[in-house]
Amino acid sequence: MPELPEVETTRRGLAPYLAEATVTGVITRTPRLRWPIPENLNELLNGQPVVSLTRRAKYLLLEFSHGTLILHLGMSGSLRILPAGTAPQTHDHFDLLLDNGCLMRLRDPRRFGAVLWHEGNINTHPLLAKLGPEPLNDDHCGFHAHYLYQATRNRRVAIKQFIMDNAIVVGVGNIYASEALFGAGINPLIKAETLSFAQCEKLADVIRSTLNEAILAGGSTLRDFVNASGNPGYFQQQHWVYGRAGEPCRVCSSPVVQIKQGQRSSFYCSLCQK
DNA sequence: TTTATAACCTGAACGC
DNA sequence: TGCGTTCAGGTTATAA
Repeated sequence: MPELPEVETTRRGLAPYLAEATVTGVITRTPRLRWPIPENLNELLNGQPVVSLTRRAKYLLLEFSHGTLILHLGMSGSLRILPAGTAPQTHDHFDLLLDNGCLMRLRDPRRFGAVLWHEGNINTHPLLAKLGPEPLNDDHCGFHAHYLYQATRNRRVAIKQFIMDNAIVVGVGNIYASEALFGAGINPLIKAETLSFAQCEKLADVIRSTLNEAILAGGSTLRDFVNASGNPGYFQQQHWVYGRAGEPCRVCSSPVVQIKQGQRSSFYCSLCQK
């Protein structure tokens, strides 16, 4: 389920249960996810208090005084807070036991997710070192029109694949890439370098607002992280084009087109997006 | 350096 | 009912 809004919604749902909690154990049922889960996690974490839970791109970072537990949900992962002793089900690969009567459980049918350990500056980890700016950070050196305009120069790849490149900007997944390009009125097939400054301005703006709105929608279901039903706000959202092939565009009624770009589906309106 | 493709893995939906 | 095919929200590794 996770695009960036879902990961951020997960973080906000988990944070109250992890803050001021101390780890009392680690259970690894399936050691092989995207990469092997470190074998010595129990020794590393047992008795350690959680310092903070933050997010970088789609990585959740559970910080301890001596290192960071890196969590990634892949394509199908979810994290939930459950009462201690809750029986695991299929695909429940990893538990973090806490001293407050709860456990944090990772379920991931496709096993594209990750549980990793890193000591030292987290930004030097190979998976995080080359990430581009956060789209939602409000700082001047982050993701803004000037940055996007410069980054697109001499890049001939299609703009949709370009904005999904984590080295350019993090957190834009397949759904929100299509949605943001619709919002900006930009055809997903055009080469990145052909965007005008005004188009970059619009696109950067729409990426931010699209993700923000999705986080707000996801936030309404935070309680789902406490019980076992888990039903992120994601499914409740109305998409402009994603998943609507052949249906009428919500603006001009012309049928939404579905194509393949880099082996991923893209959806767009050929009239609204030039 | 940039771009394109294959790979990791399981399950749901669909057509025959 | 059963089998084969296709598709799915991510990301890295490898090849061209």
